[in-house]
Amino acid sequence: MVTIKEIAAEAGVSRMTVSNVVNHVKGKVSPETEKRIREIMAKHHYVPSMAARSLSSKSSHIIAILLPLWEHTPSSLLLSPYAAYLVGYFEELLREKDLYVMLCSFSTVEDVLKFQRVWHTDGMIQLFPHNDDITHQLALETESPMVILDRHFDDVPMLSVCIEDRKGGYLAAKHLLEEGHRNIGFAGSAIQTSKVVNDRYAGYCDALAEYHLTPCPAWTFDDVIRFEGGVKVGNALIKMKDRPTGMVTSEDLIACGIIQGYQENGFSVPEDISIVGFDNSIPATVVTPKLTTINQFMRKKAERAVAMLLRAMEDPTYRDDLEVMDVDLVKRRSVARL
Amino acid sequence: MVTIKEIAAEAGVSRMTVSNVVNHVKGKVSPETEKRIREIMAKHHYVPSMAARSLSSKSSHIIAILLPLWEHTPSSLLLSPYAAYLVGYFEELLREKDLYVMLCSFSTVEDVLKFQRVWHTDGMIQLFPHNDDITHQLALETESPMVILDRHFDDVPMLSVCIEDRKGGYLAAKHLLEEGHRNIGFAGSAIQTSKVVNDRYAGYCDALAEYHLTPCPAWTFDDVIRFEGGVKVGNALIKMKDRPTGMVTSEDLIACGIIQGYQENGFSVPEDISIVGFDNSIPATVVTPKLTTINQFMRKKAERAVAMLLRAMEDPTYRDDLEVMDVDLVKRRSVARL
DNA sequence: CTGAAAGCGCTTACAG
DNA sequence: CTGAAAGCGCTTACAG
Repeated sequence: MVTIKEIAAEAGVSRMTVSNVVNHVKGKVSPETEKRIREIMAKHHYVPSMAARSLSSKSSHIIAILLPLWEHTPSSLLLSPYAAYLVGYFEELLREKDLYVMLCSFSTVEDVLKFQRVWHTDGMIQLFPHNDDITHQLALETESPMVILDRHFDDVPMLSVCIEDRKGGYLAAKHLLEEGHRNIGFAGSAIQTSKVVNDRYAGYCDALAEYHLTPCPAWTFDDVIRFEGGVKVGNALIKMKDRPTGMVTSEDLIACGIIQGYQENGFSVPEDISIVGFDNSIPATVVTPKLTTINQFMRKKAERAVAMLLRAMEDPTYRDDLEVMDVDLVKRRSVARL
Repeated sequence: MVTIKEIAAEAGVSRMTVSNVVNHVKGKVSPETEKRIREIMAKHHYVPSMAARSLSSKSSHIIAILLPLWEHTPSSLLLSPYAAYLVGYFEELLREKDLYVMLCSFSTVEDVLKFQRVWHTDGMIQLFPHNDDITHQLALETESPMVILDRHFDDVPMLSVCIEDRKGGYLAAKHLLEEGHRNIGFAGSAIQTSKVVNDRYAGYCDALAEYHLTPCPAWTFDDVIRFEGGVKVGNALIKMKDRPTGMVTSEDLIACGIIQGYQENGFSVPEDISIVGFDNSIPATVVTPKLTTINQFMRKKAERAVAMLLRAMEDPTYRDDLEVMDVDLVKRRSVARL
């Protein structure tokens, strides 16, 4: 390994001068000296050691992607297409800024704080905040700037990028209503405990209310676990005497499951039931019929989160902000006109 | 930040003694001293700084997951369900061993070598080796132990975990043949350039040969890009006078696309065409009809790769090995008996 | 524009 | 079982 010392020796300058070249410090090194040093660095394939750098400076250049461990998928969050997209975008966007991505799954606040201290992370981005207590405490105790996706509390300073979940739920139900549906159910992964899902549900209720309808408890499914949960919902629905003609869901995979549940029993979608998904992820376009769904702009969301994080890394006073991204309805083939 | 120095001072011992406790060095510290030190560490939430550690020792505890940048999906590999699974498993498995996961997308060999030097990585795992020249050179020049998935060369020492691709292609075609199909096509993402796809294709040819059949050029689709590419294949097939009754594919998403291409033109699967996927990923179970596909044991594959890497990290002489994982056929609903 | 000194928080290698 | 010395490869904070 070539070190800064050897580069300095060969160039006949001090280590500081090399350091200034490496770090692009303006007006510190004459152009000729810089050119000479750069050539020597290139010749030896010199790269600065991040370990040394991060030890002596405050900055590690490490951004941790915080992945909460769920009960249902202890293996990993990456099993969700939503997470995979985002992590991919983050890696790309952060790389451009000379920042490095570490994955950090965690169960407790202490896990995260420990990770921060161990690596001296420059920043963190949390996906899927699933537990309000933990998120709350994290926002309070974090030492690195942290951006949280899909959750915000007003009573504590925190940086969040959310989407219009309520509007999403509203648009989904409204679309069904406009297509003539009046018996509309809802299937979500955690209406009680997840703010995101709860908001989507609330939006669904808003739309029903506009038509002077109230949600039917029998058609409201809570704690629906991903695709398999959706299949169960589908199986349950077809056994009912009174069936809804439309379903709003909190997640594309749940919608896909319901479709599956219908089809494997000889029913058809959207003939026997109309379904709206949420997220507009890959499964939404792979399933037959293609899913009418609520689209969120993943790429843009990732960009906003990174921009927010970079600003927070520059400006220590920037620690409280909320950005809410828009959503829209994507019409495909899983909804029929009544 | 509490440092080892302060812990040592409070415990009335040298820094070395604390270091030995942290690193679980056996027989170096008396049980009482260790207990006292542990309590003090816990009290102060002391964690060793990885930067300092990695600077003074040789080991950074960082494992890089190498993600080649493709032309077609420059954003990220994580868009593939296959990659998402694996990365999730790796994070989980490595975490247990006190190793940390960094994501490293790259285009050139130099990108990877630079990353190695910058972070002094303890190991690397490469997903989707897509370019033989690069993989070759990487195997030769890497300074950290490296495990490569789905590619192996015999002429250079390298550690690889592959699957029985040829057998997979064979099983897929054989199944169609046994169901009475004789006109069977193949759609793959890169028959020419990807060894994996080429092997799957070769296996398909093997099966045909057993029945004294030869592949039909008109039904052989190369460079099929993911789902959208599959749709195009479907659209192309239905326009043909002579259509195959079965298709073997190199990837579930391609199979899903073909299904889509048929269905959106009023054709049905498997009535109008039987299709076999590859990988047994999430889309395979979400699509209608559910895909008959070649299953590879992802979790096990991840475990084998990690085991191989850990061994290589312990044993500097262990630098050449190949493990080939089995595959099997999963029968679902996308294949009809003729 | 350039440099000498001190230090970041650990571990290695050695001595006792 | 414990410790004092030197060093890992950088940067900070100064001085010139």
